[in-house]
Amino acid sequence: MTTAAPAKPARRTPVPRNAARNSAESRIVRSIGEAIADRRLPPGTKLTEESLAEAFGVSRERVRKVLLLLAQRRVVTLIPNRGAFVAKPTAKEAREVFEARRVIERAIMERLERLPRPLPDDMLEKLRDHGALEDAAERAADRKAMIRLSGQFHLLLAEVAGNATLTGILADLIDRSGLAIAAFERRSSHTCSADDHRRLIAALIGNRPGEAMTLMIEHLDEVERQLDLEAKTDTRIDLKAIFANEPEPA
Amino acid sequence: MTTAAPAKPARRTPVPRNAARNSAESRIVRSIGEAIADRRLPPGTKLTEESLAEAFGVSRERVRKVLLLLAQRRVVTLIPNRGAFVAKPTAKEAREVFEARRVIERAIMERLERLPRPLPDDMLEKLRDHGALEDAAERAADRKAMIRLSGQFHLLLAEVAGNATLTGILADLIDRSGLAIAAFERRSSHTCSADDHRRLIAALIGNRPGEAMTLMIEHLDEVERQLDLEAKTDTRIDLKAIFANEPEPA
DNA sequence: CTGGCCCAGTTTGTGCACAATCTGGAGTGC
DNA sequence: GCACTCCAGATTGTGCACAAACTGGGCCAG
Repeated sequence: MTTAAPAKPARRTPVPRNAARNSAESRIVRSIGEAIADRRLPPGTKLTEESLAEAFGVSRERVRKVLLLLAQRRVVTLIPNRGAFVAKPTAKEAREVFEARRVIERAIMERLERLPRPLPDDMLEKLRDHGALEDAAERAADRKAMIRLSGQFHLLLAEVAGNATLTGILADLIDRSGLAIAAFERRSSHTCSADDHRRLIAALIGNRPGEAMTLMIEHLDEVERQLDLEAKTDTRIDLKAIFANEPEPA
Repeated sequence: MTTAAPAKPARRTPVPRNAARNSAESRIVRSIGEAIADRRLPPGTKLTEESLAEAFGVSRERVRKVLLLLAQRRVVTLIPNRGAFVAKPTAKEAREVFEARRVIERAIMERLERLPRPLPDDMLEKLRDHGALEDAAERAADRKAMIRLSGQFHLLLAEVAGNATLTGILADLIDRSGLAIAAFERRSSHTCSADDHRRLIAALIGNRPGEAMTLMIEHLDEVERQLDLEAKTDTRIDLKAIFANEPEPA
């Protein structure tokens, strides 16, 4: 399952051409990020360097670099001499992340309101295309696709709004809120309803930006409200993570 | 010059105790970050791995790790096979960063407004202490200290507001806006006036939160207004950096 | 039986050597 | 004289080997 061929020479991969170097790296980041987002890697999961290296067919150093990147984005927690774990946000952090999202996304909706009307065709097309994808995923009951598309929807709005810096910040927050949802969701909740997105798209396309703003705020509140932030999670890993994050008294 | 003693054993430093490992790393990050903030390392400066390794007395791998972290925070730009450079933001990016700061800091001021009054004593003390430090730096005409304290002031407000996630986001934005200021400041401008901060502290301590909000927004606008964002900067490095950032057509 | 200690195995951390790539300049043909 | 090619030096990228540290279980004393 790990390595298809028992022969070792496959391990020797001195990078024939370097064109794929940077993309291989970000490919792994995306791959792990998506696996975390759609719950294949639940919070607290140990991410052993060697296992990941085998899984992606790269060297351990590459994995180490990727883990450092993910740690910087707070998606994984790096504990010195212990290894990497899928981050397990505390209730406090979850609330903070959602508040930050409200702050950023409110700003994005304000930006969308200020865009010259009517919106350009390619923008409308992107929105409609995305809506179609979400509809399809919902009809197919493809939960993983729905989760991924839900995040992409918010990111798409940020891109359309045109501030790449805010978009980058939001990308991180979306990953982290996915983590928070994974850690605190109630049994049998439906996370991000595609219907909210549908109405939002309709409001934007129909030139009703004020309504879109209201919908977005209600949408984010609704997602957070579906979480059980009072639930006491398994504190064992939390304690270690917390103390490992601030090991320096100076 | 490279190694003080011609004898080789000094080079062998297998980390006697690991307690200082993580802190050494973040110490270098802070050190480089401050050097960039107070213009000792202007935008575009080449950061050779070996030079930094010598300067900080650590191995090249450690420096590489630090540069990766700084690159993630957009403070340095990493160009494949070319090396690391102090980031040189474009005018567009500078505007975006300042807009993002307005968004985040407006949210922080709203949070401060909602804090229960009167504010706790330790909070007031922190604000007063900081004000005293800024006054002292201004009297001493210590430009470097003023720049550093100015950033710390905004960060202090974020900490007091109590959302660590927003604080983390703002920390990055402050570093990047420092970079933007370094790249676009007009000759003979006074960056962040300590007087604005003084009035802000007074408004907060004096329980006039609405006034504080207004002051903050005006303050940020003023800082951005002092920049010459129309100036065409040297595009040679920009082109390379831009094309290196998005090398993947897929 | 309980608690502490120690040891073996596994995982992470780091220095190092070498490979790949880029830069700038000299050399050569048209 | 101009442009193109090629080479030497320097810098970055990567695999690898070994060292350090942690984990879990067995062992021994009380």
